[in-house]
Amino acid sequence: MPDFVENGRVYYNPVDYAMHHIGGTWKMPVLWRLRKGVMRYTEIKKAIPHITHKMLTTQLRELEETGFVQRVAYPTVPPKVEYTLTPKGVRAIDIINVIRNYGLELMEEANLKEH
Amino acid sequence: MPDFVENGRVYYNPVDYAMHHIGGTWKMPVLWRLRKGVMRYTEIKKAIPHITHKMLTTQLRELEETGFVQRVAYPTVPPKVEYTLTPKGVRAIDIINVIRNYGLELMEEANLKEH
DNA sequence: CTGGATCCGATTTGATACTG
DNA sequence: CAGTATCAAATCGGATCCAG
Repeated sequence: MPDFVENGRVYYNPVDYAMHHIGGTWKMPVLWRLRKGVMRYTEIKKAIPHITHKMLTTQLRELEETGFVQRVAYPTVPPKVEYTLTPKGVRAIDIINVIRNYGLELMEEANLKEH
Repeated sequence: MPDFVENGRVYYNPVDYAMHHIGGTWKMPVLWRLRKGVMRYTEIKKAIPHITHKMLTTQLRELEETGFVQRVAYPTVPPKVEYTLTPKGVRAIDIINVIRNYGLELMEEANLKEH
C-alpha cells in the first residue's frame, strides 16, 4: 500500500487516513454526541466531560472542514450556533459504534482480570 | 459514562480506552502485519514503511504488555526474536479491518472529489 | 539481530484573557 | 453565547549511539 497524499499531507495507510479524520481524543466523542440530532455549542460542551473550550472549537472546525459536521449560525444576540451530522458524519457513527463496543469489551476483560 | 481508571491512568470513555490500546500511528500497522502469522523483528521493520527502530521496539513492547502480541526470544547469537498475535491480538484484527475499510472508503470519496 | 538510552525538535493540548 | 489569540506544559517522534 503506497503513501497517499492529500493537501500536501502524507498518509501512510488507510487506517492512518481514517484516524486523521475521526481520531484524536475528541473527534469521536463529539460525533457520538451528535448522533441523535442537532445540538448547540454549549450543549455539546456540557455533554462531554473534561473537554476544554479551545479543544471543542478546534475539533468542531476541523470536523466541519472535512465534511462530517454542518454548522449553522443564527445572527442573533447572543449568538446561537447549531451543529448537526452530515451524511458523512452519520456514516462515521457506524465505525465509532464498532470501536466503542470493542472498548467496552476490553474494559470488561480488564475488570474481570482484576479479581 | 463515568471515567475508567486503570493503572493510575484515567480513560474518558470506551473509545478512549480502545484507542489507547490499538491507536497511535504504529500499533495497528504492526498488528495488521502479524495477522497472517509469526514474524521476526527485522521482517516487521522491513514490512512497515517509515517506521523507525525506536517506534517499532516501543510499540512491540507495549503490545506485549497489554497482551496483544507474544514475544519469543531464542538465545542464539545473533539473537532471533519472533512475534505472534495472541487471541486478543487476533480479535483486534477484526476492528482494524473495519477501520481500514472505512479509510479506503474515505480515500475513494476524496479521490472522486478531486476531479 | 535486537534492544535500550539519550538528546532534542515538533506537535498537541490546556489555561487564560479578550471580543462582539 | 460562541469564538479567537497567546503562551506554556506535556507528549510524541526521530536521529543517534552503545550493548549483548
